[in-house]
Amino acid sequence: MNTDYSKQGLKQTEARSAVVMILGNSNGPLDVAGIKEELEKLDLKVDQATVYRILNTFHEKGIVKRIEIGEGKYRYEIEKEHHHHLVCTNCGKIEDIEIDLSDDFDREVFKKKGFRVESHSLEFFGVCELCQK
Amino acid sequence: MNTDYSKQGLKQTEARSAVVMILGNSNGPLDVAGIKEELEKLDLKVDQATVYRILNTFHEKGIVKRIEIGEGKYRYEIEKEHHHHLVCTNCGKIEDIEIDLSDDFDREVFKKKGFRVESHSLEFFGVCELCQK
DNA sequence: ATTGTTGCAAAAGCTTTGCACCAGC
DNA sequence: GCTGGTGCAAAGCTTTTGCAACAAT
Repeated sequence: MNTDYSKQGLKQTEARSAVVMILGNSNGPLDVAGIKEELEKLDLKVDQATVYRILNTFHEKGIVKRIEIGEGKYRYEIEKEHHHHLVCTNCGKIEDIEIDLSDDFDREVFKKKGFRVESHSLEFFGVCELCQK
Repeated sequence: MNTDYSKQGLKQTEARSAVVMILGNSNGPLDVAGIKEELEKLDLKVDQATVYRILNTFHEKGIVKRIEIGEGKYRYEIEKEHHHHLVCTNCGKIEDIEIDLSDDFDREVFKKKGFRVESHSLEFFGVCELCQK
């Protein structure tokens, strides 16, 4: 769980380590309220402004990824191997899925529109396995 | 520009017709501020609460689609043939693109996770043709 | 006449900011 | 000691809500 802070010009603080750990142990992307809850479970009192600042800093440095799934707010997750999300419209669960959007798509986009793709986000909405029963 | 309101139990009002027309004539998804600007150009004074209520109603009825592209707010567009978006990280322009995410992806998701896909959203981020020059 | 729609004003939810103080390096 | 991080309180922005008046069917 050692994010090389110094390389990025960042200082290591209790709050930052905790946020990295919390996101690392979560099985889905967390919103700020969720992160604050976990911090409280660890008996860490961290101001909301600080949480937002930590997340913004981490986002700029590429340590966390910011995602939106139609809730009108952000969720955050550790930046890891690129993946996509399955959002259950029944229970709200968010699962990761690793499927490969091949480079063919980027090439197709470039060919059709002259647009140079640098990244993408892909979310699936539907019904998770449990909610189908 | 005739959305069959009555079938949906909706009443036809000036504000609603204007919103449909504005979104129909826009070349990219608009946020609420943008819609209000267009309404003002038409000399229509429509309260922001009303704009939000119109958009929410239209969204529920499947008349408009709500999208998020990492801005912390919603944008709206007329629900038409399914397509995706190219978001230029330099100038902010949002283009539509029609590429086909084949059903193979839905099948792959179901096979891997038992998740029944109903819809998806896919956005590409990168540099548009003009901004490359 | 009924029912849905709007305006107004207030509030709610998420996120940011200014500033003084404090901690990591 | 310097630089950057934090807490606190206030504000900013987007979106929602209650209620009374109004308009469409």
